[in-house]
Amino acid sequence: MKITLRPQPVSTRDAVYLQLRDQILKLELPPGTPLSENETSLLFQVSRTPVRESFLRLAQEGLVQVLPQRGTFVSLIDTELVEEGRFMREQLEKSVIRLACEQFPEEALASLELNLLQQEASMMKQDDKHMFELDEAFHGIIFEGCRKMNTWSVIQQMNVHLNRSRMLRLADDHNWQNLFEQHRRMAEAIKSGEADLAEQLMKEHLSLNITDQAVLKEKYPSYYK
Amino acid sequence: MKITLRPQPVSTRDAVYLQLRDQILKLELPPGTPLSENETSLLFQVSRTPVRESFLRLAQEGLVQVLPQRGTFVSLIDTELVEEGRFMREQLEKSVIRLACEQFPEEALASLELNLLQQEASMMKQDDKHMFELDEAFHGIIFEGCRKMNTWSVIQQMNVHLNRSRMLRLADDHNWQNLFEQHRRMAEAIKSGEADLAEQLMKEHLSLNITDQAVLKEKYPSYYK
DNA sequence: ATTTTCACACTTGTATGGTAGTATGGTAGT
DNA sequence: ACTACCATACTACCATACAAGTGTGAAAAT
Repeated sequence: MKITLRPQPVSTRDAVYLQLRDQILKLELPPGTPLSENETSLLFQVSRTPVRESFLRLAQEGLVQVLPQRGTFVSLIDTELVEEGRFMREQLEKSVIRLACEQFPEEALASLELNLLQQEASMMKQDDKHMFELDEAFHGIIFEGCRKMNTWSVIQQMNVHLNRSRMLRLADDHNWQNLFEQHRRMAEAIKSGEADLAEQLMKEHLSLNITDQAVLKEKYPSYYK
Repeated sequence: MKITLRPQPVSTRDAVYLQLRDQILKLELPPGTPLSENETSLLFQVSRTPVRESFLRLAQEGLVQVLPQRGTFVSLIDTELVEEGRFMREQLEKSVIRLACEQFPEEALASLELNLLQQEASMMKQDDKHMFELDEAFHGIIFEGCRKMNTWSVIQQMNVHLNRSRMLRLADDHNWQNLFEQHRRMAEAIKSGEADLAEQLMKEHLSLNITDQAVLKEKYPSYYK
């Protein structure tokens, strides 16, 4: 008896959605850019339906704004949304790392340490892209160990706005060495169950991401609300 | 010069969405119920398009599950999702009420006190529905005073799952008197800036909402995942 | 009696035509 | 020169037709 796994064939709708989302996050479609169902459907060589449904999804996530009978536009960056996204992430990650200090599965701890080794390797190779993924994964492992994967999903969802803002800075001012060191110390704190220390480390870690919104807003006024 | 405010005329899509959402949350459409685009469009006397778009939105919010070429079903209640929703709300509300203790606008404090008066009146009249709305509003005012409205939106979004679970209990075991008392004490703590006390009150207040999932799951096994 | 096959009645996914509302640029009237 | 008007070319919204995958039950084969 063979269980036939149904591999979700990426639908046209999802393909269009992912493509648009990617372009918006990379600022290839800058804030304010008008999008048109017709135009986009011609560009992707598909009908208007999947395009339209992609727009609706993007609108729900706040990445585009749909004005009935007027047009659809890439959303301007909302500073409040960015700051609150950071705020929520900080509060939730601080709470979760406290949980991790109280109870954390052995295999998750092993995953963390493996991840740290990979981070070191990627730093050597100056593989920024991979380093970024490992950073995300590190935090994800902590949530997974605390059985809070849905919380992690929510955080990632909220952070698309923050990420778009981050993209405005030239990407390479990431101080990976510093981030790695913080990761390492957080893992140790979890291992030894030092909740207060862990929370403090996480707080500092996440505040590194605070980009000076005011500066960016002045530099790219047309991108901001 | 008159600014012509454009009152978003409720689109067909939104009308269908709101109606379905309401029915799902009230368990008039119990978890597991099959929904059909065709059937629903006939029921609402509209075409498949707005119905389909409503389904997509509901799917994104986790209220329905769409299986391509097979069907669309009202989502089973996910215990993990419910518990994590409660967890996130607790963490965020605790942090925000701390903020409120440090800095809270005068007019927001006035709104809180007006709200408390209205709560008392509603309790007298045993107006449960209004009391529920005032409860929501009370928390909303705190977020508004801290300029964290987006955070509040996220919480409300996450809590649809918790609310569906809550709906399973007979609605009238709400101990409004107790809730009111907690609200009153929280408002006082904000006024006097007692952050630790406020946080503790909020924690207790929200833990009242912890329904014993296991019991409900046993009583309504077909509703749960 | 049991198994296999297959037509058919569903499902959602995609394409397309028509409708109503909106922005714009040219034109006629002042 | 300036304003009011209006044709026109957009827009998103909705309705409908077609395509493609899935499950079911009856009929045929074993």
